[in-house]
Amino acid sequence: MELYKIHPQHYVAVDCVILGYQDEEIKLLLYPRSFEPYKGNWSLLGGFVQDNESADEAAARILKQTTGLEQIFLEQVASFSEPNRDPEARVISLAYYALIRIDLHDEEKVRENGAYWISIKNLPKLIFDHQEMFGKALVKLQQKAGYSLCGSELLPEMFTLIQLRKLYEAIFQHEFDPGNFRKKILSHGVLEKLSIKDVSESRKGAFYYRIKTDQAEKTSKEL
Amino acid sequence: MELYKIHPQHYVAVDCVILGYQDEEIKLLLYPRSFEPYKGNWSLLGGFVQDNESADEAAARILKQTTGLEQIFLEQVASFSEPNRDPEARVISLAYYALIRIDLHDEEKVRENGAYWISIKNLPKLIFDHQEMFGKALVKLQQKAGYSLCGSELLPEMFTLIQLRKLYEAIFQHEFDPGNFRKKILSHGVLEKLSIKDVSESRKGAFYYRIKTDQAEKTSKEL
DNA sequence: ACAAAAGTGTTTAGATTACACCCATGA
DNA sequence: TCATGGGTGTAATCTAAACACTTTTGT
Repeated sequence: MELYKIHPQHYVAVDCVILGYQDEEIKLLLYPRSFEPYKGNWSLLGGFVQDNESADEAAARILKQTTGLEQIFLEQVASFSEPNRDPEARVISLAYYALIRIDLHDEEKVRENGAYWISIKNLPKLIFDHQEMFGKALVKLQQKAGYSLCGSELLPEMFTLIQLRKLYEAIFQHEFDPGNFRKKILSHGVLEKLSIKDVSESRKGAFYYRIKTDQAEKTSKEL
Repeated sequence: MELYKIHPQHYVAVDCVILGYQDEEIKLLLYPRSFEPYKGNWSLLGGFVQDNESADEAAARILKQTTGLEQIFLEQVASFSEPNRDPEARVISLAYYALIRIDLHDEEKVRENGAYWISIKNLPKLIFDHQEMFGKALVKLQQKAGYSLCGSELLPEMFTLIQLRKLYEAIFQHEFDPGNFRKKILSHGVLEKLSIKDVSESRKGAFYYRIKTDQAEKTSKEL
C-alpha cells in the first residue's frame, strides 16, 4: 500500500455497446445523456466500476439495469484512456459489447432510462469516443460471427435459415448467396431441423431450425 | 465533478507482454518482482498509469524504460479487474503486448531492471494473473501473424524465407511445409528478393528478402 | 561426385463461387 | 396454373496439403 500510494487513482467506467437484431437490422441501445457535460447528447449505456466488483461484473450490472437481462453474451472490446476524453474529469473507460435478444428485453427498463434502439445504419453522433467503441465492437461481432453461430444470442430459439441469413447480412452489411449460405451453415452440423414451418413469409413455408443443444457451444464455422 | 465524486477511484496499471525472437524461440521479458507482495516472483514489466498519460503512453513509457526502444509495435490485450487480483490493493490492470527486435534492444537497461529473456516454451510461474495475460497475448500474436507479416517487428530488416518460417514455427508451435510456406508468403507479393545470400546456414546459400517499403503496411495474408 | 540445404513443380483433395434449376403452395 | 419464395444440384474456380524432384556449392 505504501508503495502504491505514490501513484494516482482514476475513475474507471464501463461503457456497453448493447446490440440487438430487429426488423432485419442490427440495433444499438443509446440514450440521451442525463447529466453534464454533454447532457442530452447520445451516449452508450455506462457506469462506474465500484470497489467490490470487477469490470465484467459492472458491465453485467449495467446491462441488467438497462435491459433487465442477465447471463447474456458480454465481452471486452478495448480500453479508452486518453486523459481528456471526458472533459469533466479523468475517466478511464473499459468498453464492452453485449448481444441480446430484443424480443426478451424489458421495455419498461429501457423506457425508464430514456433509451432507444437505433439502427446502426443510421447512427447519430455520439459523445466522447463512443463512436469508436461502437466501431470496434462491430468488428468484434463480425469476427465472432465468422467462427461461431450468432443465432443463439440474437435470434429466438427457432429460426429459419432465411432469417439467419438476413441476420448475417445485417452484421456484415452485404448480401450472401442464399444457396451457398444455407449449405455452409448446414455443413457444420450444429443446426437441427424442426418439423415446424414458418408460413408467415411465403406460401411454401420455411422450416425452422434450432441449435443442437448438446453441442451448442462447440460451434465452429467461417463465412 | 460533483456527479462523479460519489464513485470510487482505482489504481490503474499497465502490464506489458514484451515478446522477442532469438535462437528460433519466442522469448518473453520477465523480471523478479522487486517489492512486496510476491517480491522475488516472476512478473511482467509493468507500472502505473499517471495523470498526464494515456494507458498506451504508459505502456510505451515502460517499454522504453526497460528496453530502450521507442515506436515499436504495441497493442492492447485485455483488461484485468478482479477486485482481489493484487492482494496489496485494488489495481485494475490493462495488459499490452509488444513485439520487439531483441537484436536492437538495450541490454544495459534490461540488466538494470534485473530482467531476463525467457523462452515461452519454458516459462516459470508468474504472479497474479500474468500467466493469463501472456496467454491472451500469444493468441493475439498468432492472429496478427495470420493476417500480416510479423517479420518486420521480430526479425532484422533482411531475412531469408527459412528464417521467416522458423519464426512462424516458433509463433504457432508447429512446423510448416517448407515449399508450401515459401509459396504462400511469396504469393502475397509483399516481399522483395535481394541479390545477397545468407551463406551461414548452407553451401548453396539462401537469398535474403525484405518487406517492400512502399506497401509495408498493407500486407495481408493468412496461414 | 556427393551430401545437404535451397528452391521448384505436380498431384490431389477440399472449399468457394456463381448460377441454373426444381419444389410446394395459396390465390 | 402461375407467381413466389424455399430449397437443391452442378460446373468452374481457387486454395491448401503432401510430397517428389531439381538446383547449387563446398568439400
